[in-house]
Amino acid sequence: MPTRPRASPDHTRNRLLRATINLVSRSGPRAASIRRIAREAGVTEGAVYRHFKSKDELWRLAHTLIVDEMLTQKESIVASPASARDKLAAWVRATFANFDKNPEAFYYALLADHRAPAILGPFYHRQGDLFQVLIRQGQSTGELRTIDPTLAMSHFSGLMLNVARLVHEGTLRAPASQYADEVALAAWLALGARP
Amino acid sequence: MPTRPRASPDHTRNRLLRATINLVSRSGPRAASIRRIAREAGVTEGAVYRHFKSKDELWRLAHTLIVDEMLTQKESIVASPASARDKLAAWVRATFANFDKNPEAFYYALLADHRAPAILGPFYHRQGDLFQVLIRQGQSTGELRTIDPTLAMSHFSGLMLNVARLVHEGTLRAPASQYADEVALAAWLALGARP
Amino acid sequence: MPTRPRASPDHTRNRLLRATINLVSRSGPRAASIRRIAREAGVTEGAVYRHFKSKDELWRLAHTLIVDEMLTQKESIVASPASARDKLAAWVRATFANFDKNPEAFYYALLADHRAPAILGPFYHRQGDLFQVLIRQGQSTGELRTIDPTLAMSHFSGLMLNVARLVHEGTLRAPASQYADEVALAAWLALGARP
Amino acid sequence: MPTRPRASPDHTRNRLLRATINLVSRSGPRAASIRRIAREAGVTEGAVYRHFKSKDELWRLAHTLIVDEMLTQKESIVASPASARDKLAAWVRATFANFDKNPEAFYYALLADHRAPAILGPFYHRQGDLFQVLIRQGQSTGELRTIDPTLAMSHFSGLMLNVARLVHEGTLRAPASQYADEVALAAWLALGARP
DNA sequence: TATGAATGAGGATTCATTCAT
DNA sequence: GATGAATGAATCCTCATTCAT
Repeated sequence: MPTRPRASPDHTRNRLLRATINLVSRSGPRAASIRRIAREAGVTEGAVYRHFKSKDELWRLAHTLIVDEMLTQKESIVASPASARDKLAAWVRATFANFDKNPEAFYYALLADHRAPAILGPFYHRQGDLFQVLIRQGQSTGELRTIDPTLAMSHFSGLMLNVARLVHEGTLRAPASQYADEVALAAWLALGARP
Repeated sequence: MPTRPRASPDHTRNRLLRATINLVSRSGPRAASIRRIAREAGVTEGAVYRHFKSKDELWRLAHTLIVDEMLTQKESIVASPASARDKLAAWVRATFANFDKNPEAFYYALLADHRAPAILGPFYHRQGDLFQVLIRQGQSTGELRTIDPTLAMSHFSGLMLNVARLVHEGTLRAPASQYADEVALAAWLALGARP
Repeated sequence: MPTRPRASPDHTRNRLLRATINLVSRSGPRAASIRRIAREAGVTEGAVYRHFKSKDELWRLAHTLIVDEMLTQKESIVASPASARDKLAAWVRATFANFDKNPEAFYYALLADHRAPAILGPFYHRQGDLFQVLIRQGQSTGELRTIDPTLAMSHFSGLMLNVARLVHEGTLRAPASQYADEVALAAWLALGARP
Repeated sequence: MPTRPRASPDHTRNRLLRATINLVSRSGPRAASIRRIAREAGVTEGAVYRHFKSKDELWRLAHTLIVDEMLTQKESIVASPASARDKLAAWVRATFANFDKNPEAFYYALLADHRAPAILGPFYHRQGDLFQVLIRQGQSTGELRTIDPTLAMSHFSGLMLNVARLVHEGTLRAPASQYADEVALAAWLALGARP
């Protein structure tokens, strides 16, 4: 009852991360047991623990993986010299492009209910913080109306994530990008300073 | 010595429904096992199956219970002769009042990920349909801007539910009602026709 | 995949306790897995947890069960008006009688290495405390020599338990009771006051 | 990049033996998995099997290692021209010195329950046999009382090992050597011929 | 009606061992 | 010689559901 080196070094590792993301996204967190994750990745359960200390760590790393990439894009948007309105629009477009490129990963990172394995919101809050920077920029230049930045963040992410959720569950047709302009407009209307 | 008539007719039934809602909301779906639900309701496991065919049915009926009540309020708002802006505001106030009255139930019905026992849809869509009536009313009187009603519904529920979510998870302070005016304003800005 | 009420109320419970004791005694703690214990008791693994919260609790209760009975005997010996020498002899006889009546239980309670499930020494120490009472009695009447009571306890239990151990492992022939007089003599020689 | 000659010839081998002894003694047999043993020795799991055929062999050899050393000392005691009483005392002193020098090894070799990887016997009996020689010597010179040599061995090792056990578990304070005189006295009283 | 013991499948995790590199 | 990924069985424990009492 031994072995079988199957592939390249972190090939297995990546397959496990992907399998986790796909299963959670497709069938919900309950369905993403170690057994199923391993099966989907083409390894045995025991092998999972060669690469990850625990199920929680596996989930957490899957989350971090996705999220780090997304944040980099957002950071460059916030740092750019564009107007607040253009930044909001760029943020929405980047978000929906992400969704369309890999709806599973997006769902996993931003929409799934992660209370069970307690991944919490390392990203959620990092993204929230970053968005608040954008809000304050816009407020200081008079482009955005006066509003509690946390609420502004809630409005903005509510508008975006709800569209993503409805696309994911099939109520809205994919791709999400087709709604980017409309969502950007709604965000601008909701947050922009009135003339 | 088995048997022991415990209380009034569907008293037990109601306790089970409430216990389900509370457990799911407080500790997540994983924690809401039959054993724990029964314990919280002060009943034995076997008794659950006297009142509900299965765990799925129990969850489904808990969901319906909450949702029916919420919908009745909304129906009377839509049917009223008020302006579209006032109807939006009334809807937001009613929603947040519901949340504050019983955050557990609200979370259970609208925010929890119910894919495991496959509930969702029913209400979400019933409420969605109802809201679209409101949108079409406003659009036909020229009060609301031209926009796909499904997207309008997404915007509106995204703005409301995201605040509720942040209150539930502790990022925003309770009660949710304190944010009703701001959310109503944002919704009006996002959906109202421009002058 | 349901049920099968098998027997009387705590019939199963007792079978599980006995199975635990027997397996530990016969094959060592490693061999006494929940699976094997359940199999030996004629139930499924899950059923164990209807009666015991955990493996540790099962082990602990098995331990307590055996030990409580033994202690009662010892208490009456210590309380009796006999001479110290006679009390020592009675203690040895009672101990070996216990061993012979149920070597498995005796081994389980007093000889097995319980560090794994951390049952520790509730009894060990209670028995030790009790024996120290006996020692002090004998010292105060001048029957026993002056010696640290903890060491005296060590000597006494070392003499008794080692014989039990050797009988259990087959180096000495059963029954242990045949060695009671010799062990009592050795204990008296080791602990009695010199003339 | 595999391979990497790590150190001197049986350096690794010794480190593995020591790691086994330490882990078993410190944290019990359950904690001494191949993974942990290898880690503690600074080697990988696979390497263990380059030096030992199996875990059982590793344990067995660790046992033998300790025991051989101890026996040599005892042999010279038995062969010496001293009185029986002095030999008993020397034996006790040597035993406790061993314990104090390396309680882990002592525990591993003499107190741990080794039924799992089935070691025991070898030394226990070799030491037992040797002690019986001492007993018979003493009986033939009339220094020791008439008693079944196996029982005498039981008494003697019971007195010594129980003290070691209590020191190891913390009931008696270390070092064990401080109790050597008392234990030697008790052994002499229990086994010596009466005047 | 209500009880709770029993089931069997499944949950996450650890283990000793092998073998391609 | 050494590495560490992979295996498959075993670990303890929880779950939804049933049914004799």
